[in-house]
Amino acid sequence: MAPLSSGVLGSLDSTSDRAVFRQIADRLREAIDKGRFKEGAKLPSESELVEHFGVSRMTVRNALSVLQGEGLVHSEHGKGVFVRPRPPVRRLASDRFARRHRDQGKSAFTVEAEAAGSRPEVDNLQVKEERPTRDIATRLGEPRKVLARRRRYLLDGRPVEFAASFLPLDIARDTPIAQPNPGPGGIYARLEELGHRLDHFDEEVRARMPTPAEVKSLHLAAGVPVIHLVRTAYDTEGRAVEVCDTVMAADAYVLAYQLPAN
Amino acid sequence: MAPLSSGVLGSLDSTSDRAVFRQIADRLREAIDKGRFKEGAKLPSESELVEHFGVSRMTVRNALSVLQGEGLVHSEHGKGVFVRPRPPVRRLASDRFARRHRDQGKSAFTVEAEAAGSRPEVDNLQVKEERPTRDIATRLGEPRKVLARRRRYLLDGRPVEFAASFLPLDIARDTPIAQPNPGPGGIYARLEELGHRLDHFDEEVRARMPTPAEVKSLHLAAGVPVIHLVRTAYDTEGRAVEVCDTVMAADAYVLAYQLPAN
DNA sequence: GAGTGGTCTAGACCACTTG
DNA sequence: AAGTGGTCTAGACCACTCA
Repeated sequence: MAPLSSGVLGSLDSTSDRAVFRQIADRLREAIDKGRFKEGAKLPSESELVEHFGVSRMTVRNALSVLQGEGLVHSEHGKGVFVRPRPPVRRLASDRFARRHRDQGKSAFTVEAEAAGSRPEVDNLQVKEERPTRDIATRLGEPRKVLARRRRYLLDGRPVEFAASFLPLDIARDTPIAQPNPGPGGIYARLEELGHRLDHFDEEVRARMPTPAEVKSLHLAAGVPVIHLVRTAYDTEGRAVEVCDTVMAADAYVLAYQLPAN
Repeated sequence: MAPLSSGVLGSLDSTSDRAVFRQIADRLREAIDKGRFKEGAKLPSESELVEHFGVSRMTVRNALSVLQGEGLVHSEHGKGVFVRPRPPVRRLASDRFARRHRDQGKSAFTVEAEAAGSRPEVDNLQVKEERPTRDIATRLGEPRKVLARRRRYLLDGRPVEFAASFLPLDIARDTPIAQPNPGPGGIYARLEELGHRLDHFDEEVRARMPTPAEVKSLHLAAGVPVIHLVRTAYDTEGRAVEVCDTVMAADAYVLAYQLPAN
């Protein structure tokens, strides 16, 4: 166990009434912010911190868990605690579903990802008929049953998003939309061929901490929230023809919208 | 210390290799999800859980901290641990800055909040000239100095958002925009009067865990992320005339966008 | 004053990673 | 084998809340 070079981390203020583990978290956070520990770098081990600050191990662990909760560091069993590198961010443009993007053979996700130099994958594709949840039913105008299309998206092997599309069954039954691969331009192209010319989309954006199931499915590190996006597609008759419910790893996305001033 | 009625919480599976504190967190989460503890209800005390599960107090606290990290519960010193009530959500419509909303005397925030039956406040209003950060400078076309307008917004006494607007100094200096109260319609109305007719806005949306400063300023509970929104306003000449950097308590907001299909 | 959560100690054993 | 983080125990004292 190498001794910790003094000065990199300050010492504690015993007169302060700030809890010791918070002071330790503060020192480490400052050191990270000031670049004394760079992205991906290993923090001093728990034993080193115990010795340096003269506290018990639980106090050190408590401090480290604060930083984990902030998404600043992550731990690897048997290796150490590391400054979390910021992963490359995928930008979702608000015009990604515009009609002019729908003539290609590939999905929006695939095209965008390849343009950004990433390797896209789609996973766990599942298509089935089911009874809608209360929320989905309300958004779709109370259909008795819906067609559900679920899938997970990965970039360079990392799962980043999963999405579930719901369409009223009277629209989607026995159409290419009910096939695993709906064909070029995706389900929006098929909807238009079926006479549902799309007029506009509503998107609702929320952020929250993930459920345990989402942590597992998206391999989320501690301190990473999710963006929850619900998009409803309307045809020119004003009918809601699809709802897409998407959960994204927040550290992998930035959403970009362009709004007219008028 | 009243005994814990059995059945509300299951018991542990000693054959499982899942950590005990995770199993306890799972039992509590299930009980909350199934409505056995409703919003605002108090969970069993730590001592009760210690007795019920036959583990040490640290193990129980570890389990509770998992649920706090998920934003499911919050603790109050001396009182107990409670199921987090979901606060009323403020909906931000994407047309909130459309020109037709700018003829009123009140700010968008005030009008919206009052319409929703909430009591709006603006706080910590601060206007000053400063050197832009790298990011702001890039977005605004590299002005040497900017006018910065910072403020915090509260709903029914709860801080929910703070925002900083930056404008190139050559546009804003010695105009009503440099006044604490820029007058009816806000700074966008003033910009148009100054000949900068607004064309469109770009918005970038991210979500992340808050910094300690944000936790303090927004009184954020554990397990509540922030939504970070950066809006750039462009005039009809294509010039960026304002950047607004906003940080919102994610449990208080849902952003709503309407996108044309074409 | 009794009950609650907040902080901290000083150990222990385990699982994982690396040389 | 040595070092790391993961889990858990059995205590202790404190600060806060409520009756």
